[in-house]
Amino acid sequence: MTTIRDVARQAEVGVATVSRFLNGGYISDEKKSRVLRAIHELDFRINEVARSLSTGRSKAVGLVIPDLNNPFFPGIIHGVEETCENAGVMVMLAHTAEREDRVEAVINNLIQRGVDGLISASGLENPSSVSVPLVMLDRVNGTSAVDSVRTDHVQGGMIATRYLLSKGHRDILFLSGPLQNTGASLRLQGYRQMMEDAGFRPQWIEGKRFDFAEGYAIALECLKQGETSAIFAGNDLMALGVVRAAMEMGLQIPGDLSVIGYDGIDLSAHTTPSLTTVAQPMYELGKQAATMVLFRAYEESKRVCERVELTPKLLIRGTA
Amino acid sequence: MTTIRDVARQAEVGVATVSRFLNGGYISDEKKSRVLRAIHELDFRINEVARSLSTGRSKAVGLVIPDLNNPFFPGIIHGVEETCENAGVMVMLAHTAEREDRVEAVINNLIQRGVDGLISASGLENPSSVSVPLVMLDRVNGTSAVDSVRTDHVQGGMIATRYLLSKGHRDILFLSGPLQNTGASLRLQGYRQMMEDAGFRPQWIEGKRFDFAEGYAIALECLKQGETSAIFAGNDLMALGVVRAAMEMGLQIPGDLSVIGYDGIDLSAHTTPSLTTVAQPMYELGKQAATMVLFRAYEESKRVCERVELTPKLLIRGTA
DNA sequence: TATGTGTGTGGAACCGGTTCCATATTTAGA
DNA sequence: TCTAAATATGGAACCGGTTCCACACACATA
Repeated sequence: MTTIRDVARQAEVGVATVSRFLNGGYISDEKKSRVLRAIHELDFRINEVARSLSTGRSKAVGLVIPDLNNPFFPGIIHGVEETCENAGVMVMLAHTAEREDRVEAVINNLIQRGVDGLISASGLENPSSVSVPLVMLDRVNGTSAVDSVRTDHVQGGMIATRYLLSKGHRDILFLSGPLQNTGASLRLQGYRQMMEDAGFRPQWIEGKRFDFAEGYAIALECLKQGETSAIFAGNDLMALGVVRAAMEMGLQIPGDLSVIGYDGIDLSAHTTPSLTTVAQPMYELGKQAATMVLFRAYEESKRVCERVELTPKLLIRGTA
Repeated sequence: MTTIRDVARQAEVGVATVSRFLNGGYISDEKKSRVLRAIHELDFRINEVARSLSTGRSKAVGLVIPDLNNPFFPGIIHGVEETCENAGVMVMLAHTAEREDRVEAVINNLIQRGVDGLISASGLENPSSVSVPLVMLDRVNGTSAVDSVRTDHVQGGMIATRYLLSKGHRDILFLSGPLQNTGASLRLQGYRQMMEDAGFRPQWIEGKRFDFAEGYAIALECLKQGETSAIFAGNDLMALGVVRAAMEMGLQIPGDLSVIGYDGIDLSAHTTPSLTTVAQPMYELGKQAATMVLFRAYEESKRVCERVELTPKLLIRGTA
């Protein structure tokens, strides 16, 4: 591996001059071209590890994702990456595979490897103990003062419920995801408030996971009783499970049963029938989170915690 | 930030002793416990950046993924991560968003940041110029001598075709993905060979992308002519597009048209009807690739290029 | 002529680890 | 009892960058 000392020797200048060439600073045109030539002749590539150690900055941020199987996340990742790429910052993607016990280890690992900031979509028990700028994405621990970006899930819950009510439904079941997930419990809150304001009885079941199988299993169970005319599912994957269960029971959608999902994943537009859903602005969520963490890491780390809430949007399609 | 020099001072030992405590080497029980105590008292965390610079190893490998929206990749990522985690190696995930021009930059970046090895599922124009151990995953550049892992796509193409033939189809259309993708062209090869051996005329259309919209658009187009009794799609997403198009045209599946996909993504089991497909062993692909790169990076980098091909498996479900 | 100020340059110290080497001290074997 | 090997320890050099500092020169100002 060639180092800046090799380059300095080849160009017959001091190492400080090479470093100034790389980073800016006083350097004459003559030496500039000698260094440039030496770099090409030796095929010099800067060692970012050494640079990080020396400067204490890595020009990299960590992005922690709980579950890559959930198509909700790629859109977010895309937003984070484009924003960081424009700022010349690398994204180190890590994923915790929904294992809560791994989150802390993964974050420590990223910090030990020198990231300048962190975005986490995985829940943390103690966010304030993290020693670099941190932005929580989607999953927000209600109590602690941490920068965060998420969709306004209360509003999202209300939008879905209002739409179903406007279609004349009154026996609306909310099939939530795990309620320890902040998003899920806020959607429940929006749903309850809307139902109560309208004078109907809210009714909900808590699913253990946010996936297809869970939606399918619970729907099979509770559609047997046959009181329900509409189901508001915790996310799109669960909604697809519900649709499948209903179809297998011979129910017409949306004739016998209306279904509405949440998230607005790409796939939901492509199923048959296509899924009516409340879409989160995924790319925007990622972009916002990245903008915030870059600001904290490189501009101003002043600790006045900021909470951003973006607005969800109803996508009217074929299931409600 | 506390350093090993702080720890050494606190424990009243030399820095070399602290380092030996961390990495193994001669150290007495007494000093061991003094160092351990000091580490806890000062909440010392090792700086991996400094360690990497000093040792020339980072205990990290890079994983380059072309497209996180394609559910084919999460299974692979999972296999890579579990294998690396067991070896105490971190995975740095980078994705190139299907932009060929970014691949080289992303890989250079990872190398400059000190990864000990690389797994790439994105195509490279010149794999042999990469200066760390490299394993190509799925996309294999036919000519150059590089370690690689992939599914036996010729066999995969034959399996799908043989199954459709066995069901009595003879007007089987192969709707391939982009043929510059090695996998796609190998599947075509398997398909052609099987059709010709059976004495039927192979017929194919090349899609520009491996996604739902492409499958949908092409199917709409060529189902109008109505010669085709079965379609073998380039991957599951395209197959779902085909199914959707056929349903919208009022065709019964599998009555009027049989469809078979490729990949075996989770989702394919959950659509209505569920998708008959040729499954790739995604977790195993990731596991194999990781095992190989770990071996090259930490055991034996001897350059006798190894090519592993895993066997695909037919999943008979509801569309054929 | 003396005194700045803006450019330009290179040596050496520093970032926080690892490891070589010199130097004990203990234990085993002849 | 003497020597060799195993065990234990700390100082200092090193990894490859950045940056402080000392120094040199040109030109402008008083």
